[in-house]
Amino acid sequence: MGSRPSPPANEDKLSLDSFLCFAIYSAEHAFNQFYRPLLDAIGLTYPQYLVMVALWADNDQTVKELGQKLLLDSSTLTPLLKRLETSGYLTRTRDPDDERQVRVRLTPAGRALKSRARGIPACVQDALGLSNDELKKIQADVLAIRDRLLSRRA
Amino acid sequence: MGSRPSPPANEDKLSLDSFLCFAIYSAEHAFNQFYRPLLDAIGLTYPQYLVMVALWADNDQTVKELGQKLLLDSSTLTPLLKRLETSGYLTRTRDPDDERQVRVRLTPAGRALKSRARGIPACVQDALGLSNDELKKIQADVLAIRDRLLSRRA
DNA sequence: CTCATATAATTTGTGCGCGATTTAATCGTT
DNA sequence: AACGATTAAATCGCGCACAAATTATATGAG
Repeated sequence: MGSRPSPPANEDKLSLDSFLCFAIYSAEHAFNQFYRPLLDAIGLTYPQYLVMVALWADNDQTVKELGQKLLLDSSTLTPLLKRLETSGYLTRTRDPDDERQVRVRLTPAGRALKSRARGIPACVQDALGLSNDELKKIQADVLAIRDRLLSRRA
Repeated sequence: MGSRPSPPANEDKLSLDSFLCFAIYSAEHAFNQFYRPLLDAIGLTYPQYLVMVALWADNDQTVKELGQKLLLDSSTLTPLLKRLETSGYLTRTRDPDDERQVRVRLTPAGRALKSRARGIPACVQDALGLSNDELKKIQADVLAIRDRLLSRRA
């Protein structure tokens, strides 16, 4: 018949499609690209937006606290925060009680940005077109994966 | 009583924890960090590894084809491929039939790397500790989200 | 055949992300 | 008080990611 010889039992052709990590990797880029035009309009990059979300929830945090929430190192945050400072959205001042720490605080412009960004989550929700329950389920699954990976690092 | 005035009905304190995008964002970093020591051992970065996976599955692809599979632009791929070429894992040659295209092909060293990387997926699977069915389900969910986002870009 | 258009890859500039190192302040022990 | 250890940020170097512009080749309409 027309059937070719069967492929090797130990299928060697594992494509990217079989990698969960690639799904996450490319979904991350897709979020970035989806947010870009929305954030361009208010002068933020995607990582900057996440920092602002953290500050809108809790103003006046140290670099370390922000790093713990965002899972980012100070070597990533310091320059990013400097750019947000240059943009006029926050101030960075050494804590007089512990000069090692830098306290990050929203400016009025930074606080005002919150309302300009108010519509963004709805845009995303809209694009995803998923119920809240589905969303929460997937989010929990992804967070569980993240935390497994972090806890098993070499 | 001891109760404070109830919080505003429209809860303004949406934290990062409620953002699906942050789950994906931080999971992406977690994968990167988990892979790092494994890939350091064979001289690859994480994006380079994904490119090699694509080439192990299908050798001899153009930059454009790789870009379509990885969802990456040539301006990202060109320098990355040059680094892999410098590492001796692949060659980049203009297609004589269409000089606009560059064909990317594995060297013997690049092909040999496949066996050295064979154990990596099992490491990840192991760390995740999920059944194949769970894994496939989550992967499908994430891919669906990715594709929704890409199809609704501005 | 010619010239406008389209396509593939490269280059350039900016901003992440992180390992490794450095600087400066604080803490702990003596 | 003194000094080694710890901690918080910042700095440096490298690689990714992508928009925008550039270069070079191919295609197609007249």
